[in-house]
Amino acid sequence: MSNAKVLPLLEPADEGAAPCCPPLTERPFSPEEAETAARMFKALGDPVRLRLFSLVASHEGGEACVCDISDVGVSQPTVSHHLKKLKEAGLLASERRGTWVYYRVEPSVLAAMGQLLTVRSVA
Amino acid sequence: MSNAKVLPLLEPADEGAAPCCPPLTERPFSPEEAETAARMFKALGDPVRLRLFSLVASHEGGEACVCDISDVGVSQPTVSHHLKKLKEAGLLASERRGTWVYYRVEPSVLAAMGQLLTVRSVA
DNA sequence: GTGCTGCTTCGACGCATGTCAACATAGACG
DNA sequence: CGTCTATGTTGACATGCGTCGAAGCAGCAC
Repeated sequence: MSNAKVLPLLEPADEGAAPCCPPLTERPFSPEEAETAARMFKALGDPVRLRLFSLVASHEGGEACVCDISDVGVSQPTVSHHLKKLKEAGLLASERRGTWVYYRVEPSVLAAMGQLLTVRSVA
Repeated sequence: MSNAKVLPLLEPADEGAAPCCPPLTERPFSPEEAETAARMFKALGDPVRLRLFSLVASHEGGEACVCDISDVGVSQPTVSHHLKKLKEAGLLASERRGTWVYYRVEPSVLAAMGQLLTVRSVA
């Protein structure tokens, strides 16, 4: 069934502006900021993980069952391994519904990473 | 001798908004798109490289001399190694001016990566 | 020229990571 | 209960990657 919440990516004012890091161009990153941000970039630094993330992010309703994503070229244990990595990095969230496990994109993630790459435009 | 084939990611012909990949949320990435985009993410997936990139990106004039960035906690050969990695990924460009070597951010990179993380806003 | 300084490259070490086959777990269905 | 399907976990392997010291190059100063 199709649920009505098909746009989980747009949180107008709920998320607290993603307290990760300032834009990369604003000031030199502190070691801690770099550690935090690098964890996210590293999680997306693998082609298989990037395809999995893109597959989940672009799937209908913002979530996808593992059964839907078995054709990325690696074995299923490897898929599970990568999904776990993405979850540990805070990029995905998983939920078991009966037989299947669904993964969805953590809403504030894209906004946070997008903010990282914001070009310092004139105010 | 300087060979010109050091930029496998960006075609310097046009540099019109970096035709790398669509937003991650738009459609599942193809293997090739994932390979290309993952290379950029992986380059920023190391804390030291992220600090170096941020240092260059936030430096005055958009460029920084290597002599300015010697306090990231690793030895200078390691700094040079990471800068080379960033250059190979198409994120930085280097230029020797006299005694010193200056690195600057490849302009279209931030825009390209920002586009990757664009949230599918209302049409 | 000789020396000095800044940066890169080389060689090597050790740790992290991607991958798979095999096994283990969770729920559904009889 | 038993069995089947769907995921996750474990162990092992090979490869990749970050790090350093030492050596090599490129300009500047003398």
